[in-house]
Parts: sequence; structure tokens; C-alpha cells
Amino acid sequence: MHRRSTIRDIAELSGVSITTVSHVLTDSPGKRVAPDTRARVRSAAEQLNYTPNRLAQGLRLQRSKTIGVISDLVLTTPYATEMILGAQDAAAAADYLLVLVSSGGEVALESREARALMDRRVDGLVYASMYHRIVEPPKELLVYPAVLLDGRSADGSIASVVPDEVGGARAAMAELISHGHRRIGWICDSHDVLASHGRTTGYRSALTDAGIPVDESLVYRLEADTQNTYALARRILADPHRPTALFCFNDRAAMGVYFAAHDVGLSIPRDLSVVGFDDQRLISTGVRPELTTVALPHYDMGHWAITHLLTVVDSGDRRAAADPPHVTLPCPLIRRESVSSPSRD
Amino acid sequence: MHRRSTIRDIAELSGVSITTVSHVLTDSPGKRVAPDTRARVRSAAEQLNYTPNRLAQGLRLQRSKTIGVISDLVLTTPYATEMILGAQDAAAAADYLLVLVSSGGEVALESREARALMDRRVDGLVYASMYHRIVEPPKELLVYPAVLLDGRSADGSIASVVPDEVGGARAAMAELISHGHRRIGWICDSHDVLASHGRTTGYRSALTDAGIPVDESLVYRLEADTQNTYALARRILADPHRPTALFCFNDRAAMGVYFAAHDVGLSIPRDLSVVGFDDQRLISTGVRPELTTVALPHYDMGHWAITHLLTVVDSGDRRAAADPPHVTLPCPLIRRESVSSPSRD
DNA sequence: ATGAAAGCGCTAACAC
DNA sequence: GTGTTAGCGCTTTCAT
Repeated sequence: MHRRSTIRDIAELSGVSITTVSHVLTDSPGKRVAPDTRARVRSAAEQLNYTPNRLAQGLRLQRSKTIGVISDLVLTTPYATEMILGAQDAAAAADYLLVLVSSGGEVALESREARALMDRRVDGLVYASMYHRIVEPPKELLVYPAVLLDGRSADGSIASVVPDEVGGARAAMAELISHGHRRIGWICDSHDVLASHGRTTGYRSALTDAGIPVDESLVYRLEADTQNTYALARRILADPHRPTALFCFNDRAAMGVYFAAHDVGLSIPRDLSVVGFDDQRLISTGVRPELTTVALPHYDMGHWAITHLLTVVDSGDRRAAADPPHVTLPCPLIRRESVSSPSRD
Repeated sequence: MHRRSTIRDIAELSGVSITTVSHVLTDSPGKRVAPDTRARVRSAAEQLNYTPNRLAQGLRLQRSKTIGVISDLVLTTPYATEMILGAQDAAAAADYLLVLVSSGGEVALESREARALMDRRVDGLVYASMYHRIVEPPKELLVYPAVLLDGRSADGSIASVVPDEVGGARAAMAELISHGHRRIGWICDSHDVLASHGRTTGYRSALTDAGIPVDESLVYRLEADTQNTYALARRILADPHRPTALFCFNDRAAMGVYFAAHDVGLSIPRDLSVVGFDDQRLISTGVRPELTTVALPHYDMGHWAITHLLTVVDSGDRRAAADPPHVTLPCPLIRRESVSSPSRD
């Protein structure tokens, strides 16, 4: 690795002082420099293949132009990478670099990593959760410009952006209801997380709004993975008075329903409509017929997080704002092939 | 954000010079400092909640203690996050920080990002590919300590670590053959990538080693996703003289086989054994019966990449080594439930 | 319009 | 044992 060239090299080559070089390179607003000097410097920089040393800039400016992202398990979960992408795009647009670290879920490590990031003088911190829930971020976040991604703090003291679970569930239900379904089952995850509460609220309110009474025997709670749901669905579908549609907490659960329907000789969507949640492509476009589901706004959330963070960083005061915003982003319904009108009541 | 404390603060508080502070904090080997001064400094540091400014250290030491990771699409693909985890662990163990950036697959951006990383004076670069193939890394890598992850450069000029595709395929075939199968179909991806070549080689050699002639009518080539494979498998299974086992290029293809077998009334593994490749958990443990498959050593590859990189970085000369190693890591067979002895010949 | 010099926080000769 | 000092590469008053 060659010694990288510095402004001093440029200064020598173009016969000016480093001050002047700095002025032309940073386009200092107040500072005027003669057009031809400027040109000389520019070409010297070009010729030397100069790029500024961000470490030095950071030290001088007290601003590293990097944002740290801490995540519990988000990096290891397939459907959240879109968040990172959204964040990455927003960061790149502002000439910021995203530094991702993952604690692998070990809470003990999170503080350590927040520290590592702060030691590198990142300008802000994002704490990304692998799913929508109340998070307990490392306390370091409180004294730093920070935003919570796909999570909320208990006391609301940190800015956050989360998906509109209620709206997403309502959209799914509206789709089913508008196709004429009235007996719609809700297969919900039993964990005590914001996603299950929000989607359940959406399920109920959509029904109520449509004038359909909520039948509690139609809401099922379990750990919503493929296998559990398969077993549950076998039971549900064995009932002659079974629901005509099943709204599933996630796509994995929906896949379980697919398997069960198949085994029982029921055809989707002719005999049973199903809609999932998450739009986990591997499943949603992998199964036959393709799954109608509601997508999580991962990309948008990631983008919002960084965009917001940069506004507070750029505003100068490097601290959590007094009254941090809490944003909720829409979950769009993705229409595919697993919904049709009920063939019977 | 409070002003972070510096060694100068510590020096003042403990009544020594900053040099001494630096010495005790870095435990400079040659330097001896009186035990009680040492203690005073330590406690002052503690008290001030001091953590070193890595920017300043980096500037001074010409060593940032960070490794940059560039990836084509790896961050957006579910099964490669293990690579990152392995890399992260290795980095953390050596007090290095991993900086991940993703070009989203746009080649034009890769150089820009390599540059951004180099501007931050990362100590080394990893270029991670989303699947095993010949990669064309940004030329910046050539003048930097670098390693290719899950990819190889055409001319072998950069160190690399990849999975042992041949061995993995051989392990899968050995499993099938040892159960008594002799008519084993090979559903291979048609893309011209190292994975397809290596696995095909493994398929053939395992057969040959077992004294089973290779039947070319049993190797099928297509874009190996769930849907294509479903269609193919329907045709294969319709043949009365069909193979008794199907070895699939990946788990998605295997899932297609599952669907087809189901539709045709064939039970896995009683009527048909199947083994996949990739161990994509969502599928391999999601389907019924669980899928026997071969795993890619993502974690190990990530770990190796960083470990190797750090040895070259620490060796002092900050350049690609003259004769870079090319390592191949084993792909373990994961035995689950989709293989049994053939019920007929 | 340009340059000298200070200083961001740190480490490492080199004194004493 | 401990302190003085130079300097990593850069930006920015403040002179000229």
C-alpha cells in the first residue's frame, strides 16, 4: 500500500500553502481563491489521486460522518435486510457511512458495541430490532442522537419508527371482507409483542367496522411457525363449519395452512382463502398459488431512521431531542393469488 | 452529549503528565511506571468514564482497527448472514470493528464504497459474494490487504475462502448410496457458477466411486427455484421408471420436489428420498418431513476471512501477500428425515 | 488572495 | 519513573 497522498503533497506540487489547498478542496464559502490557483490545486489533487483522510477530518471537525447501527439479531434475519438497505441508501445520499454491528442477541454485548461505536465517534446511533416490539436499548443511546428502528422504548424517550400493524391487518381483512368472507379465522402469535397486539386490534376493528360480530372461537393463539400452524390448521379444517378464510400472523404460518389444506384435499383459494403477513418472498412467491400477504415497510423504516437522525445531527446539538418523534409507516397489502370469494358459507 | 474526557483530563485529575497516562493506559511494554501512579491514573480514568478516541489513535497509529466488508448482495440474502456473524466474531475477538457496506449489486458503486472505506483508513477489506462464484472485485482491493469471501478471483491474486462443493455433493450422494439407492437423479442449476460445476463433479464422482454408471438421463438442468423444479418433478415422477432418490441443487428446488411428490401421491421418504443443498432453515426445517441437506460453511468462511486478514494486517506489510492462500472449507451433511432405503428398484 | 500557526486526541522518541 | 515535544492530516481563525 503506497503512502496515500495528503494535502501537503498537493500543496507542494501546486506551489501553494496547505491552507489554500484546503480552501479549494472544501470550497470554503467565505473564502475566495483565484480561479487559476484553484485549477492548479484541483489538477494536482487529481493527479495525486488524492482522497481526504476521514480520520483526520473527523478529529478536527469532531464529526466522523458515520452512523452506527446496532441490532439485536436483525442481521441474521432474512426479512430485515431491507431495513439496512433503506438506511444505507439514505446514508450514502448524505455522504455518510453506515457501520453495522450485531450483538447476536446478547444483551451484554450491546453496551460494549455501543461503546465501540462511540469510541469511533460515530455521529449518531440506530438501534434496530428484529421485530416490532418494546426494546430496552443500551443506556448509551440516551446521551446520543439516536433512533429506534422497528421498536419503541417503554418511555418514548428515543425517536422511533415502526410499522402500522393495525393498518396492515385492517388492509388484509378488508381484502377478505370485500371478497365476501364473513367467517374469517385469525391465527395469531401468542407472544406478547406489539405485532400480535396491533394485528389483533386490526382484525377486530375491521370486522366491527364491517358490521360482522367478532367470533372468539375463530381466533387462535400459538407460536406461529409452520409446523405448529400445520397442526392447528388440520384441526380447524376438519370442522365442517370451518372458516372460509384464514388470516395468518405471518407467512410461515400461512405455509403451514397451505400444507394442511393440501393434505385435507382443500384447494386454495377455491375452498379456502388465506392471507399472510410479512411478505417473506421465499414463501410468499414460492408457494402455489402465490400468497396474498401484507408487507412490512422495512426499506422505508430504514430510510426514515437515517434521514431523521441526520436532521438532528445536522441541527448541531448532538443530543436526543427533547420531544422525539414516533413514526408509524404503512404496511401495504400485496395482492397475489390466495384470495377469492367463498364458495359456500 | 457531554464533552468526552481525554487523556489530558485524566492527567490533570491524577496530577501526572499525559505521557504517563498514555503509558499506563496502553500498558506500553518497555515503559515502567510506579504502581501507585498507575493506580491513580487508572482510577481517574474510571472516574471520568474515559474511553479512547479511536479517530485520534487511528490517525496517530495509522491503524484504525476496523475492517471493511463490501458485498454485492450478500446483506440482502438470508443465508449469508452467517458469514457476517462469523466475521463479526473473529473481528470482535481481536478488538476490531467490522464496517459493512452493500452495493446492492451495482458494480458502479463498489469502487465508490471501497473508496469510502479506504478514506476511513480501514485496515483491510473483505469482499463478500452472495454465492460461490468467480468475482470481479473493485481494483482497489489489489493494493490493500484483502480477502474474497465465498468467491474467487479469476487470476487468484487475492486470498479467498470458499465452500467445498464437491465434497458436499459427495457427502449427499454417499448418504443416498449407503441407503441402497442406485437410480439417483441430480437436479442441477443451469447457471454457469462454481456451485453447479462443483456439485455436479461431486455427483458423478460419488457414483463412479460406488461403481454405479452415470446415467445422463438422470441429470436435469434448469433454473433451480421452487416453481421450475415443481414442474420438472411432476414430469420426473410421472415416469414409472423414475429415480428412487433426487439430489437437488438447493433447498428451494427440494421444496418443489416435495410439492410435486405430494400432488402425485408419493410419500417422502418412503417412495422417494430427497436431499437438498444450502440448509436454508426456513425450508429445511419447515417442510414435512424435515429435509436432509448439506450445509454451507458460511460462519466458518466468515471467521476464516477475518482471521486471515488480521494475520496479514498484523504482519506489518500492508499489502496483498505475494502468494495468497485459497482455502476450501467442508460442507457438512445435515441428516434429517427425507432419506430412507428405496422401497423398490 | 494567500499563508502561518494553532489544535483536534493521541503515541512514542527522547530527554531528565 | 516521569515529562517535553513532535507530529499523524486536517480545518480555521487571524494576519498579511
